[in-house]
Amino acid sequence: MSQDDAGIDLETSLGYLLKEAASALRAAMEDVLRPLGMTITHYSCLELLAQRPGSSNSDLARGAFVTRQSMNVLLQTLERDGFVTRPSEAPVGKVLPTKLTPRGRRSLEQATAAVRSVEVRMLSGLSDADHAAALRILRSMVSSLRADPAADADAGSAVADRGGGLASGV
Amino acid sequence: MSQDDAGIDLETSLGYLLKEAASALRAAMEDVLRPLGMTITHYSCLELLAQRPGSSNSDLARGAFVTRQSMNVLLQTLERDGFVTRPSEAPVGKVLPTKLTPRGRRSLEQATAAVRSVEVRMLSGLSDADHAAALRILRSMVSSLRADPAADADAGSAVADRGGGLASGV
DNA sequence: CAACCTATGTCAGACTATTGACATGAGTCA
DNA sequence: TGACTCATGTCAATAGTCTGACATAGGTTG
Repeated sequence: MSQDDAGIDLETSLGYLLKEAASALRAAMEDVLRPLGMTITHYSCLELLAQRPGSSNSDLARGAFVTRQSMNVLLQTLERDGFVTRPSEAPVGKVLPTKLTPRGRRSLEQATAAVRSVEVRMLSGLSDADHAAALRILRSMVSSLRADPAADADAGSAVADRGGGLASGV
Repeated sequence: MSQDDAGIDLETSLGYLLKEAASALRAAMEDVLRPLGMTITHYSCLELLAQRPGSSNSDLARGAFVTRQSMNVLLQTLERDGFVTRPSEAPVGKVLPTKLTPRGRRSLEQATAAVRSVEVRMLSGLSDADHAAALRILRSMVSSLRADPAADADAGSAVADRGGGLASGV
């Protein structure tokens, strides 16, 4: 009774710890990407394009966990600076398939190395079993969080933008 | 060779998955806090104050994983709207100890219930052992990420703001 | 076929958070 | 005591993201 309705114990809350870990990861990535003149979303966009050439703006937004509006302004900058190319006319529908330029690919190589070092450091204290458990547990959390929250309440229309990650493309 | 320098496999990257989980958690929390007219940082601030009355602006910033500048403007709003109080003069040093008002406490109660429902949903697919493992693994990741990144390179001065969480206060 | 619904790309405005900078108080150490 | 270092609170400017809105393409359904 005393603990249950007195708030959320931040010391043992998995939600708080998840936010803390994500914050630490973000800070570490920003530290290594800043010298390259790159933000995290910037890097995410390039990495996504390397693995999925021809992705649409909306695809990239979902994969980088930002709105398609944010990704759109980023893509305009990246195109202006010669890191990506987009056709001026949509070959089909409204989708403008985006591709990396050689310059974008070179830029990504450095960033990937930097980000990999961060990920290696993050995993340095974990066994292989821990790593596997973390993947399984986090996937379960993502799946549960995305499950219909409106089992009894409303909040139905709020999952419009920024929904997916890149899992749905398999 | 083909996988090692071809990028980071987003499907199995723990870093990407961590970001995905944090994004899903953030979206879920925003969905339940929006009807209460509250942002996540807003809620975090209140929750921290409930557990640590008299915290300083900088303490709250670390606990909510934002800069003390961001927390400062938020505190000004919260004080103006009557959710918290701060003395006009620092009793000692420059620290202005902040406290919840009754109104702030009432507001927090609703938010806590909403956030707790999100956390319950997030944990719904996990066993107790999974929960314990997640806590241990995430703490290890946080600790490793905060460890000195400059074992061979520079990047030393970048960990100034937004460093801590609330772990250091024990 | 026509109406509907969903998804996409894009523009504009507002907001939140960040970086940078400054002055001040406290603790440390020679 | 005086110099140094560190942390805090705060102001200003910038950057990144979000919400809101609109037109359009494609698929679905009556």
